[in-house]
Amino acid sequence: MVAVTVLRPPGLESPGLDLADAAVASLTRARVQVMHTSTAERVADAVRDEIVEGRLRPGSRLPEQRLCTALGVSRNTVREAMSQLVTERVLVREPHRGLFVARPDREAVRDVYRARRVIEPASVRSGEAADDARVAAVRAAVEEGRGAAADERWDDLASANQHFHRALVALAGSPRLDQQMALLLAEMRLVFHGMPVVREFHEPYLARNATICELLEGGRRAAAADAVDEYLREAETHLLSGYDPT
Amino acid sequence: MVAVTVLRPPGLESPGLDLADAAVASLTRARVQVMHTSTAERVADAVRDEIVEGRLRPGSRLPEQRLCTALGVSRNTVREAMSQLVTERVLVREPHRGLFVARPDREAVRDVYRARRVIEPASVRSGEAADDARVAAVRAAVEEGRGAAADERWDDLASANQHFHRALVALAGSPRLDQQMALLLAEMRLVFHGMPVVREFHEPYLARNATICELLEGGRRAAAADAVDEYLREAETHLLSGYDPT
DNA sequence: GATTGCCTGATTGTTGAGCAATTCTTACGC
DNA sequence: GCGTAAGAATTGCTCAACAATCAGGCAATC
Repeated sequence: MVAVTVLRPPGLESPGLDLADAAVASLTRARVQVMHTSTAERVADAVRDEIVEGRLRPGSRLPEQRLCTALGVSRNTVREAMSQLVTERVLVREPHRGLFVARPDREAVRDVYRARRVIEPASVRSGEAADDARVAAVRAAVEEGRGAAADERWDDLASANQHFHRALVALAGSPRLDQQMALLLAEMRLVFHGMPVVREFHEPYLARNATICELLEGGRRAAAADAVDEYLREAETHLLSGYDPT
Repeated sequence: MVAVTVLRPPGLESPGLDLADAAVASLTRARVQVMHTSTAERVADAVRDEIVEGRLRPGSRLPEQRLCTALGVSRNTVREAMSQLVTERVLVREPHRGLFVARPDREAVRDVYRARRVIEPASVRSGEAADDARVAAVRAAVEEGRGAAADERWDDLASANQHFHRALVALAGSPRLDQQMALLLAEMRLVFHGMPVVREFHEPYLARNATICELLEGGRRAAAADAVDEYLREAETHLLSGYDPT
């Protein structure tokens, strides 16, 4: 029988790779599946979801006690989860006053776009991990948006647009950048939810997405990067022209 | 007598500015001074400082109880603070096993450099906020490094190098990017502290820093950005060649 | 009439104790 | 030597409590 007695103490990687090591390596990859997510994490996920999906409006107050009863967890756990969301800029904590769903002001919007104009074009330009699969993800986001627009599902169009920009950053192949981009996009969703009318806001950008995607598929990354930069500049002014959170 | 009867309810800015309003406006600027920092925040700052200054080695275990007695705060507060440091990637939490000072592996180093190669050159290239003061900050970091190297204060040289790169990103004028860069640099410090010998590691980059700074001062941002990219590529291979966290 | 001072109620910041679940340790039996 | 079972230690989470702080109302004051 095959010896499986080589399970080493965790946290130590082996210098040589034999079959057993390959087996445990494949298991470590599956660990994320079994990983027991902490209660605080699940609470944070639940509240974050309510917010980015727009069921909790920017500016809303979130009393800790109410969250406890609503979610069935203790106040300490709620506090731990909410602190997480505060660092993600999804919530704002005012000392001794409470937690509020973040309501980004115009300066916040400008700064998010400043950051995006650094990260997105540079990710496209360098494209260190721009393999076929990642370019295909960009294409998929474009088609997803086309379908949503055709059916006039404007919320789905907004989501597709976010997938598009996430796919652009993914071309750099950096999990850390991906995570940062996810934060910026979550903040953008807050901005959209604070606007009276979103609806067809994203529609005019469909054609641009397609153009950028085609440039990418043609391997013209520099041109694509320039197009992304221009895109972001216009989107910022377009958005700011109709954004005024009271 | 001058009427001082115009003090409006807080949170509303007045259209007209008279003397009383000017007085209270000057006070709002001082508000940051009275801001009360929470205990958890101070605990997180203290532990983070211990770690990035190298007094706590990567891989060290941090039992919660010991932190409580050492810092004189309750376990709940410690947990809240440590969760913050986990999201900053300064600590790693292994479920039911405990907290450990993060020990970045080689893949982590590669990813940090991937992210830096996106953010830093792009910040320099666009330089949306590259005013005199921000360029002067770059110059200051170069001189700081020169002084440290001249006196063979290697730790200070490492700090100066971090200031240099932070100043480069600051040229983009985005607080969100600055914060992200601070996280990446904190992770870099962990890498350095996990190495047996740092000492003169940063020394060869002094001349490069100076060159980049001169390009910036001459307004040649594109050339400076290219130099930064090349810098980061070489630094990564240089660092990885001698980095093997057990 | 507007401002101040003070009181009340509600919420937050922080503490302490405690329990179940899990991991680590150690000693035991084979 | 090897696997195993009991025991110790630590974490994840809950509950209850208290001081500090904030919001709002109401009377006293200039």
